Amino acid sequence: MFLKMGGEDLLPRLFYRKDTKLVAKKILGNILFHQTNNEITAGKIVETEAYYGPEDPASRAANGKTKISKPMWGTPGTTLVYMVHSYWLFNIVTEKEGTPGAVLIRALEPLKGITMMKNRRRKEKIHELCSGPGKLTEALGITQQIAGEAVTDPDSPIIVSQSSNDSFEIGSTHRIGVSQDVAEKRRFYIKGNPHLSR
DNA sequence: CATATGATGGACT
DNA sequence: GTCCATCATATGG
Repeated sequence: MFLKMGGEDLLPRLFYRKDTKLVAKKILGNILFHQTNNEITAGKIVETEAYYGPEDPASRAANGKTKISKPMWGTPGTTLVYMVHSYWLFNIVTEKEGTPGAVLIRALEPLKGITMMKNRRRKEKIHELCSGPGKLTEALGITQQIAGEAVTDPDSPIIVSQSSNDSFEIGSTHRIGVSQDVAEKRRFYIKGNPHLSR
């Protein structure tokens, strides 16, 4: 059983059971919590990317179900974690079951457990803690160990808590680091936030 | 501030 | 052997 992580106002499964691009935008400003043993770290989601199925050439699902992509067809609101270039990348599955989709979390604004994040990252500057998809998993201690967990379950070690949102503008660009992107812009971020990826 | 380059581990052909 | 949904460091302005 895990400690209460605060907030406890989780986004419901239905929130994720929608068009991936919509989820990628609407999840901005909400809070990702991760707990390991008794350490809790958390940050506000400030940057995301939307990935679809075989029709999306940049998606891990572009070539159908593989070891990495198969969970994209699974239950919305569950986690998808895999390694690229020796860093873990953290995604949340979207769309109804049987339809592939996932949102990649690309950057967080550090909120809780900042000392722990500094230790894990071996960096002192706040803006170097969670300003990239591989950095934030290192800062929060996210590994494949939590793959498949539901961020909608209060007993899960990884949850997304609804924020009492201040208003902000959403920017969009092409996705970062992909070789074959589509015309549509599928990266979304909170305009002006100082913790975006670089 | 910007751009360039090498290291990195695993999945896949 | 090739290809990454990346990052840290180095160099130049």
